[in-house]
Amino acid sequence: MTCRVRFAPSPTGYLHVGSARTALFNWLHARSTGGTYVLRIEDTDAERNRSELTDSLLAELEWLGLDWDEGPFYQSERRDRHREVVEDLLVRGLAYLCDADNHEVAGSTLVDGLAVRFRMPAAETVAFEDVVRGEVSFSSDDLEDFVIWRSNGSPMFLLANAVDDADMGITDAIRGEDLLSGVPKVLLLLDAIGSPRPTYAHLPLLVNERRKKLSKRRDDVSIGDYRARGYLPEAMVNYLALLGWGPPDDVEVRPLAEILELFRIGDVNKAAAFFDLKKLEHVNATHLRALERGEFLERVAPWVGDAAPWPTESFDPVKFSTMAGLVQEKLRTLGDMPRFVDFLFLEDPVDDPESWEKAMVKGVSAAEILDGAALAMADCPWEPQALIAAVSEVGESLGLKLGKVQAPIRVAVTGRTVGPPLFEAMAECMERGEVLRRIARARARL
RNA sequence: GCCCCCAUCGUCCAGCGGCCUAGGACGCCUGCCUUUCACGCAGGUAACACGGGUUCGAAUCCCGUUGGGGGUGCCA
Repeated sequence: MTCRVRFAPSPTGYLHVGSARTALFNWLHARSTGGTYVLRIEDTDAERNRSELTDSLLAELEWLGLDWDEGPFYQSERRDRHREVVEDLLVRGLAYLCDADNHEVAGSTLVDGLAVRFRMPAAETVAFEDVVRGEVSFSSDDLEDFVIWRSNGSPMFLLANAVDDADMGITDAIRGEDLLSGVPKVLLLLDAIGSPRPTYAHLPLLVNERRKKLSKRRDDVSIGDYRARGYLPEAMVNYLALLGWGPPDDVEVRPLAEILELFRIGDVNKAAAFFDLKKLEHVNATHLRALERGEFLERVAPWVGDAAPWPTESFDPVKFSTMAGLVQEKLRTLGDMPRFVDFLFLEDPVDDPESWEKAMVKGVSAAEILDGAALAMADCPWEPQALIAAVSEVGESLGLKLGKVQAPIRVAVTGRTVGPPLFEAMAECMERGEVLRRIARARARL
């Protein structure tokens, strides 16, 4: 039998990294087993029933490449069906009306202003086999009668969730562990309406450095923010797959298509996983480096366009693409690009105090180096090897190796100690006059 | 409080009773390469929470302790 899974987010206006991981695992499970992946928006709460809140959610899922087969279905549009189930439960005495003080009110039909609670059976053990956790069981005695229908005439999450899973023929419910303790209630509900129970798989939570569930207040949880900072969707999805799961061959950085081949929902871990930005950066940098030149240029384009820290009109795409090849392997995110090339498009290089301190103040013989370089570079051929030779000569006369001599020149020309290969950048993308002007400018500031 | 879940290097993942003197990755440190940074290469650092069992044999199974987390709404 082929499976049917669903990703059922509540619209919050953005896609949470934890939700993205859940969506990914559902997608992987469906795609690797030939199943069907359903998208359902759980917006039973009126507050969340606003289209702009779901638009970004869908856009981010698409960005990640997690396409769905059916939906999106909106829970808010299924209210009549939910009402029908609640009324049936009421008639059968499995649920009862209750007022704001939680007092039972007699009656077997819905009444405006009254909520409905599911009647918890006594002394019943509710057990199920979780695909990642094994057997989990609860006693109904520890559970309260819970609200399934609000006094304002809308269904509660647990009811809508159970009914929709049943109606949509969901066979595998894959979701976060924070929903684990709600399972017995859903199971009882499912039993009450005579629907088969789906198989559950509760994924370990994603936590922060303090081992707490990722929260939007303290942590960077929005997929959209990572996107804006220059993370690639393939890297994001790759890293997310590594939280709670690992490939059997230990090859961690790889395309989604390969992960799809190796993924087994039953291999997922039970323990919570720390969302490690350092590792995400590593995965991203690796994917970035693997991009072909043309592809890379297309992907960074947004970061060197209107949002870039230089006047749009001074941008030179030819210089940029020449330089891009030299810095592609140095980036961790696409967002790193501007600071590697800004010196080419700014009137004067940025003034990075730390770099200045390091190369001009603490560095040895900055003045002599700049003077010597200005002289040597004034008439040598304008090509990398000639520049290296000229500068090396200056260095020799001062007893310094190339690595040391280039530092003040780099800071004078680019503003920073970190950047693309200096001599290539100067020879291929800058005019002699401009380079000399910047060296003189820096010399004057010493 | 009550219920549920979890527990291998700082972090993520491997290990599913003997192949473990516990493996890989990120991070960190050292060296090499070197026009900075990065990449690459060669090394290094570092873990089975604790206590009882079961077994010829336990990181692997069971129980307890401790620690951590989640849930406990007319939110989802």
